[in-house]
Amino acid sequence: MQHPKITPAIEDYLRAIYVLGEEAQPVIAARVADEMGVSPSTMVSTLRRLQKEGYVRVERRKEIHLTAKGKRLAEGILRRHFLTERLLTDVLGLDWVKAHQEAHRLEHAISPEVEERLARLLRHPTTCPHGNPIPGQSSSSYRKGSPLDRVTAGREVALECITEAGERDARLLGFMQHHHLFPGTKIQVLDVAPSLGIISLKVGGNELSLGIEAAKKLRVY
Amino acid sequence: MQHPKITPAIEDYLRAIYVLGEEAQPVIAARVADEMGVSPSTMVSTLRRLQKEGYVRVERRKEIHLTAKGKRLAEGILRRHFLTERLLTDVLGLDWVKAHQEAHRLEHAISPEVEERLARLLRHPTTCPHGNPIPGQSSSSYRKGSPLDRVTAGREVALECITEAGERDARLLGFMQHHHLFPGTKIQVLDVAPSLGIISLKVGGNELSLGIEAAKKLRVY
DNA sequence: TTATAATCTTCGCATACTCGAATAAAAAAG
DNA sequence: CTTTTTTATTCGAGTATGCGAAGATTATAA
Repeated sequence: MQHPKITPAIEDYLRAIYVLGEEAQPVIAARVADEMGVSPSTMVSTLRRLQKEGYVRVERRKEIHLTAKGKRLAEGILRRHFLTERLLTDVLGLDWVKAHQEAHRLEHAISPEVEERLARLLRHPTTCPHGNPIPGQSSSSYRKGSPLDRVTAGREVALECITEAGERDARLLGFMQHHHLFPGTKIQVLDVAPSLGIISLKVGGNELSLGIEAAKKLRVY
Repeated sequence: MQHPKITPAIEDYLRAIYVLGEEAQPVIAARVADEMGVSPSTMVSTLRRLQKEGYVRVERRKEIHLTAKGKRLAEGILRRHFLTERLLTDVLGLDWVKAHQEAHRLEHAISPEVEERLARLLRHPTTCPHGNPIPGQSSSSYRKGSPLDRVTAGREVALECITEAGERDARLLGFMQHHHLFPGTKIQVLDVAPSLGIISLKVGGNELSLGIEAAKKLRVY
């Protein structure tokens, strides 16, 4: 242990790299850059710092991989993020969109002790309000559902989660909340038309349609 | 309104200036500097920024005064700080020392909406766990007690609060907690010996003594 | 394979925040 | 009114974080 002066910025980058890694596809600098909304040049220098501190390795084909250390950190941040979201929604009654945004700031200010007590207060939730599994201890027995855009028309499924990618999209989050699309909600898939870029659903008696890009950010089973 | 990009650092300085201002004595840069633990040169440049943004004015005799804008901000931070402390102690069960430290980080990440909901959840507390009045709305009808070092020997008093100055002193905070000296606790003042720099007290059957400097950081009535 | 698009890199620059050393100015003590 | 102490200031420096312009590289498509 040398000088672990972890800044909020570093935490944000690690988190971004981690969640991008979850969604398959090689993680390259350009992806992280738009995820974070920074310029390519910023990305280069940040990546240098990240490597120097031993958080990531850049491998053949410029793929960015978290080291064990980086991964440990990223999971901690995500865990605090999700616990904070639960606090904000379950205890303070914030809506999804705001909860996500606020948690994004609060997650950097939570110590291990508070994290611990938060988990206890919330009775050790296993997912965030959007259905994503909270990293850490007991979440190993977790099987992923499939992206909504892969479901065959006619099936009835239940919403598992709005992925991290979806959480970052405030409009999608707002849409989901507005239409009462919560984890567990039953969805009938009426039609999948990739050519049109649209999926038609029936939820609680109402029909609605969703862009294919949005559907990719939802998982069902 | 131009570009109010308020950073945590700026918030910390404003808060420091505000609380120093509460304890009488003119607020000069040197005071703020040791309060914040920064060098004099840092203080000069920070003060320049603070002035440029219209948060403070430096008046004759180098006295630092918050502008209306600066004061408004400082009170908001303090309010969030105290509400966070209450959350940490009352809901999460942290001890005083930790609650203060954690709140110091969390206070920068709390939005007006969360502040609002926090206040409601905690049923609009009027003081922080250490007895200090929470700035904002209803706290106008508040009368200050006197510093413990001014009390005449023999009197019985009740602890009103550990002032902000005291809150910053982790040892004092730990001492208070250890001896169950909470706001409201009855204290018998046995002896005040400024020459020795010591005050003798009796609290719940136990005698204990306190340095005069520490006593200044406590208020009673 | 060549043209096009995507990606990465370097360079110079800017701001926020911090330090220490040296010095100047002001206040307090004598 | 000096001397001493406290305060304030300037200067040069460094780290973290960000940008844009211009150029180099690599991947994809034609």
